[in-house]
Amino acid sequence: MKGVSDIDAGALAGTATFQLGTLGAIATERFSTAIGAFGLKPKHAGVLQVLLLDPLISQQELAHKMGVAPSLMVGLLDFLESAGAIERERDPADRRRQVIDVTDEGERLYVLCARAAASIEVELLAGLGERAEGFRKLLANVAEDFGLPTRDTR
Amino acid sequence: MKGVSDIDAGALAGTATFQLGTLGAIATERFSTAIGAFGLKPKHAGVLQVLLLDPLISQQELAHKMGVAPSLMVGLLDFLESAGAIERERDPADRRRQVIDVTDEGERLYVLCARAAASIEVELLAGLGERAEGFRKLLANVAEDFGLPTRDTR
DNA sequence: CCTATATCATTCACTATCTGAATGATTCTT
DNA sequence: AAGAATCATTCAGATAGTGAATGATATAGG
Repeated sequence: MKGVSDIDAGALAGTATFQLGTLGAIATERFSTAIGAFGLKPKHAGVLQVLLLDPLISQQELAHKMGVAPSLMVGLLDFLESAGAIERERDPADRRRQVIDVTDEGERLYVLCARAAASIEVELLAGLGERAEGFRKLLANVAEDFGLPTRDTR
Repeated sequence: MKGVSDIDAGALAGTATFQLGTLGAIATERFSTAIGAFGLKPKHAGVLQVLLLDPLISQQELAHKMGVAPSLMVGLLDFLESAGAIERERDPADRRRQVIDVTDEGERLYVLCARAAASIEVELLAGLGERAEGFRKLLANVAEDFGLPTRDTR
């Protein structure tokens, strides 16, 4: 039965789709473990990231940018609030909305997340040697194509 | 309050860790949608991929390679079996084990998955233009560093 | 040989994560 | 002023995953 149909047994694993998906899962898992040390999960870090780049956003827009249901966002923000990372108060201009403020503690936690991610990046790209920088640039280009926030490199 | 602590608001989003994680999620979600058309989920495709590259593996090893609990693997294989993609029979040499055979139907489904992944890859890398091939090579290098199965390019 | 221990697949109870459909408050439109 | 739309929130349920038993089988030591 082998040699008759003779499939390319690496066709799937060879795609960038598969590799991105799998490496992304590895990256996120490591990130999750690292920031778990101070009580956060990747989605919490993502919320802080979006909020710092887009401070006056509504919870609806926040949920939309992160690709989750608004009902899930409530719980994520509840957690961040109880951790002292954000504060919510009704928008006086539109009392349906909440104005979300990232506190100093929130910024502190964000910086810790960014450091953890930077340290994991080193591990992930270690095997690339001097080609790591080129890979980073191309990856950032793809990220930008898909609307991910880009680093301010001014 | 702005300008006092003055955080780098793109520090996290700028890391390859964050970008890999997010793009990986996008890749997997698109892949999931595509292969959902013929009833599979990404983990099922992953199982077929591992099995085709490593046919005599035990369920334990399979679960270990995929980073899931053996108890989860049972359900994934039950599904693939009921879909006609694999067959299980007790290993006569060690009757605790199951010998897992990928059927013709399993190979057919695998090829469909590989095609879907290839087509999504084109979308993902479209913005890279002629630099896509370079990115693909670097990504494959990283994948190999982390033990992902590599395409046979003989 | 036979008893201990280990290993395999499987089941089961439980937890975590996420969604979509209500709900109530508020705002917008006309 | 009324009806439609929008916001945050709650809630019930779906889905995916884990770790701890369980029973069958295999292996190692005395």
